[in-house]
Amino acid sequence: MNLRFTIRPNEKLALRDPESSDLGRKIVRQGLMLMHKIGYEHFTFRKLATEIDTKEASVYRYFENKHRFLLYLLTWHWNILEYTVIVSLRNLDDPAEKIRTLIRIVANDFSDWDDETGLDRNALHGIAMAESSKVYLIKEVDEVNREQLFKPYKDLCGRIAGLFSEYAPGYPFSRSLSSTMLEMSQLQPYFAQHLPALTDIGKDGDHEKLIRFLENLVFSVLDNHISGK
Amino acid sequence: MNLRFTIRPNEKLALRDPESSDLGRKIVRQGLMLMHKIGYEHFTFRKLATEIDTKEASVYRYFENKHRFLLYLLTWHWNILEYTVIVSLRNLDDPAEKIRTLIRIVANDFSDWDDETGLDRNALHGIAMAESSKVYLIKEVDEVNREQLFKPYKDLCGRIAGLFSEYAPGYPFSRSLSSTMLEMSQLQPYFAQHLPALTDIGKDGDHEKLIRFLENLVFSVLDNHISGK
DNA sequence: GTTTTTTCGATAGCAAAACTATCATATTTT
DNA sequence: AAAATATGATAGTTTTGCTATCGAAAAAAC
Repeated sequence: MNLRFTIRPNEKLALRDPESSDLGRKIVRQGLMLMHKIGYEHFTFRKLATEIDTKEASVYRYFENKHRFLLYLLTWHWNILEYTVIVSLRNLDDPAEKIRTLIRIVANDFSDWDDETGLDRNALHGIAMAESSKVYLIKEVDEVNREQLFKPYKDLCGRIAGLFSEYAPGYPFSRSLSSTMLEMSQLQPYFAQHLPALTDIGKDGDHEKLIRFLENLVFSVLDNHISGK
Repeated sequence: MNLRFTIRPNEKLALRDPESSDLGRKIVRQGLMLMHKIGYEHFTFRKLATEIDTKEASVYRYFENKHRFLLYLLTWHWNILEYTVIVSLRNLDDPAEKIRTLIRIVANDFSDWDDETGLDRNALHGIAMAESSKVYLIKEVDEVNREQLFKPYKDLCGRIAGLFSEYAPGYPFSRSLSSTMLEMSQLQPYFAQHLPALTDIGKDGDHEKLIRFLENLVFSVLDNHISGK
């Protein structure tokens, strides 16, 4: 499968479009890898600049700070996810099968799909898993939200909630269930890797068990609503 | 209801026991409030020292760094939660009622219980909501885990998983469901406050709806297992 | 009740992080 | 060829995160 992107991250996210220059693309690609390697807290623009043989000031010409940079990366991630969902569900009619497919996508079962972003999909997934909540668990969350910068995540969440409502009309918690599923598709594998007492998912990418957990969770809740109401 | 604590946070967490001196207690109580007010990222020992009219170096005599300090606060939170669970379930026999009670506890419906910790329960809950994941979403997670510092959270999660297994024996994802419920009891209210598109819970502490969501989630999954198997 | 230990205040200092500013030199656009 | 833009090179600021030292005060031990 091949993804073609017309969607671009919000312009406010970067000071200038990193996709418009060699240096910009290098910052994004190598920055992604570096953050994946050393983690958000240890990541600095100075280290990135040294790595790609440029200057700190040059990186600051593209991104205001590392929080914006993380948000930029996650925006790609959310866009890729939503786009994959759209394309994958295009030919499906059965709401149940749509949800099953969707769950495989958020559980990172489609990471071998090609895209033309040139981004390391493995690193992107790692960052989504370990760093994504740092993007909204901040005091400045309301200001950032006012700039519409969480729109891609909210859109994705809303689209999934729509699929839940299609399957189980009138279910009153479709958005909460959607965000729960999205968050847990990241967090449960993280727990599996680092804090196995907090999960039943096995180590090293036990996709199938994660998928079974999420399917069981979602369908139990939705089916219960259908039969109970 | 009154809670009496014999449990104390792991000694490795603090360089010396903050409960053993006036300054130590002040650091914890005021530090809790300050972190709640300005957020983890903006919180520094220097600011705390200024606030309580002492010196930065003195704060460092109690805590290695602010990450350990956060972990210390969350350890209190987890201990209080687990203790509240233990006490509240003591007289209950019905597994379903145990789970319903438990959900009310994690949804912060018991915050008016007295305890003798002298900690601001509202601030503690705020920090658990907004900062708790920062304590394990770090590169050093495995080392911290090796020091057993996540034990209180894992114990709480394990206890809840046990209650789930009691209600629905053989359900294969009791730990994952437990961590899902714990995480969402924090995250959904945060979303309600700051990113309402990601949730169906209403603003300003809509306890009842959060409780209904969590109850519906947990019982749908467990009941489905009972009837399906 | 004074010695001994522990704690804390006061001051200093350092390396790194998180930026901002300036200016000259490339590079691209017009 | 001129004008506009992007980058390199260098420098400098404030804040954070931490360590060291030393004397005074307070607490504990004798």
